[in-house]
Amino acid sequence: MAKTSTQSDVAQRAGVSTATVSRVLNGSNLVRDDVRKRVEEAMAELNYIPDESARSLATRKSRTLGAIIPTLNNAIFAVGINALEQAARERGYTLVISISNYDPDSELMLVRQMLERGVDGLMLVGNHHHDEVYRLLNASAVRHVCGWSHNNNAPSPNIGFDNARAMHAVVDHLVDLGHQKIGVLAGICQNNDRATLRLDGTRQRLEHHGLDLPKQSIIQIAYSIRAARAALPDLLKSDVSAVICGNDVIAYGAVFAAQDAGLRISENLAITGFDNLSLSKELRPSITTVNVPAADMGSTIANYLVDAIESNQPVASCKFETDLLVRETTIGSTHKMI
Amino acid sequence: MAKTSTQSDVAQRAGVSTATVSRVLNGSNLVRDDVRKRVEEAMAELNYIPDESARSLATRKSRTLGAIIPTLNNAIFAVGINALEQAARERGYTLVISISNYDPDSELMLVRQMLERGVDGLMLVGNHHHDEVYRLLNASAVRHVCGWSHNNNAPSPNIGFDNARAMHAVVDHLVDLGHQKIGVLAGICQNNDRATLRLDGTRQRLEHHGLDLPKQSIIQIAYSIRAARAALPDLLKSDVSAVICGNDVIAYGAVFAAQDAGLRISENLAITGFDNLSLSKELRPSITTVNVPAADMGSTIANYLVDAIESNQPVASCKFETDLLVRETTIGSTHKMI
DNA sequence: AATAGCAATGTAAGCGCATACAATTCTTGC
DNA sequence: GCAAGAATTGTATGCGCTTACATTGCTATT
Repeated sequence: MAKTSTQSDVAQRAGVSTATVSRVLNGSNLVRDDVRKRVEEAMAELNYIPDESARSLATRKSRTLGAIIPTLNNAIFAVGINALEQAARERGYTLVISISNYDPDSELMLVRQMLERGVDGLMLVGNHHHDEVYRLLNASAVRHVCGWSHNNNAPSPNIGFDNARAMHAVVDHLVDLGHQKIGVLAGICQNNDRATLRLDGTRQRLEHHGLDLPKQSIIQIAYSIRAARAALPDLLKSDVSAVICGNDVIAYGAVFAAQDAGLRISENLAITGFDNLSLSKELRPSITTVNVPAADMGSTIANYLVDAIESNQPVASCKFETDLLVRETTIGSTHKMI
Repeated sequence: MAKTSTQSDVAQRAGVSTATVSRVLNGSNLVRDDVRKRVEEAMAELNYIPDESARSLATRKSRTLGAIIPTLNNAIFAVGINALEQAARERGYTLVISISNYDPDSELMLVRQMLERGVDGLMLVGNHHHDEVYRLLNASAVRHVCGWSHNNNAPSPNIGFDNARAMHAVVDHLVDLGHQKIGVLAGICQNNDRATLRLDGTRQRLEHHGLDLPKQSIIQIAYSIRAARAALPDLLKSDVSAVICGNDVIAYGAVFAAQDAGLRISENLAITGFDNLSLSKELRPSITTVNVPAADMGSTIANYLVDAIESNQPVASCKFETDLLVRETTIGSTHKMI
């Protein structure tokens, strides 16, 4: 950390007390204009930079928000965090991030670090966390919220969407189109409530339509094109006419694999994604997918956290709606596909 | 911030002084084992969580790294930051990020905030910054490094690659294939030295081959598929046989636009990208592109920054090599394209 | 058995800031 | 021109921690 001038240097230079300097710094309105001006000049001349840690120690607030996410190598988290940071800063808060790599034990360690660091508010992703995480958070009085999921009986405030419910529209759409044998390329469900709920929601809705989802019609894979591309042939063995993918990246892999196999997409095989990445609209065939308001969610998380911190109340929950975007991978197109 | 137990609570409970508690906390080896154990028990019983801001204030170190990036909505930055965070944490440092939205004035404000916050090290992207940024940084003695670019006469240490030089291989490849009229879909160069250098490098290398790059063969656009798709037709008016794109996302847009126009990619129109996003290999046609070691760069930035902080020396620079990956958008393929 | 020498622990002084409270200066009404 | 009150500024304490230095307890050497 740099050796810089301190408040008392400024005070001395401006011929006032440190209290007055502090008041100028914090925009108190009980400083006479000429004095304020003098202090501000002294600050500028000395290149004075206030010390946040001293300030945090004195005020017991850090004006810092923490976010612990599984990865940034996923566009949806990256976009959400981008929006979260912007909104946080507009409110005068700084963002600290950490990556858990989808590991609950790592996440616990990170939560502890965030608490040490003294964040005023903390965001986690999803509702599946180590018990100790909940214990720590509840004991600490640091505001927290779980994003990307919404569940009325979640143990923590939620700002997100209903991952299970989101799949209903997808299933309904495919069933409407006459599909009876439907397979799933799910994300890896272990320790991931979003992936789990999407699979559960799919199964539930299929049952609601009187359709079965046999074990061999479900494959769990990493969120990567390569993994999806490799997995599709296995799924095709169970003779499905439609594949529901855990997200858009998986859907891309499925599309490429289907093309490799010489299938006509939507005619021979319908494919759906999740997230509505910007590519999904542009690709040919364009991807039928579920739109998720990642940026909105991110900024809402920041704003609700700050609201909660400043009003000294628990974070308000917020449910976002998702919507199905029907595109070429399910309803065919005029474009020729291999 | 939470009201938690303090070091002196622990000291009292364990029947020792706060100094001993502090020593246990910092792993000093001059505490007797039985005393250490007693203190650790007291910590656990009281759910003691050390206060980082007090610690920072006392030690004059924050064990925090800052990163100011243009956006997270770009996979390459997201991946780099992901790696940076992981490496930083392995070294015991926390990452604070801020988004500048490619705006130098915002960036200046963020640098100032980072300095207030007391980061021990700071990463910026590229070598184009507000003069005041350099002044502040040099005055502050906070270690800093500029990533994603490498230039021997840069005013700051650099950990990145030579954006201009990287284009030489692209141009050489296209010229080798016989292309004479080459167009460029560049990123927006204003305030972006990476985009500028890629364009400059392209022009230089074309000249080296005796080829001209007329104004109407260059279009600057945002890094988005949509913008690229919209811009390609304009470029085609100048009758180019190859298009060099500022990054892979732009290349995707160009590919889609070419397909829309009924062109045979690589035969009628060659296209190149930059970044080697994971999609680029999978897409048909696959994208000829420049591979950038984003994750390596991110972790190197973290490690070099921490090295510099802990050794009290300037950050060492590091030059990464890029390499051309020749794929279907330039050398044709057995796949049929529309 | 006395003591030098070291190991383990305690004491106390800040780190830079905010803020309660005290002291001072300025208004205003008369 | 004076007092009461408002406006402004100063004084001094403490936030929770680290650490230089002082002190105590122990071991080993003679």
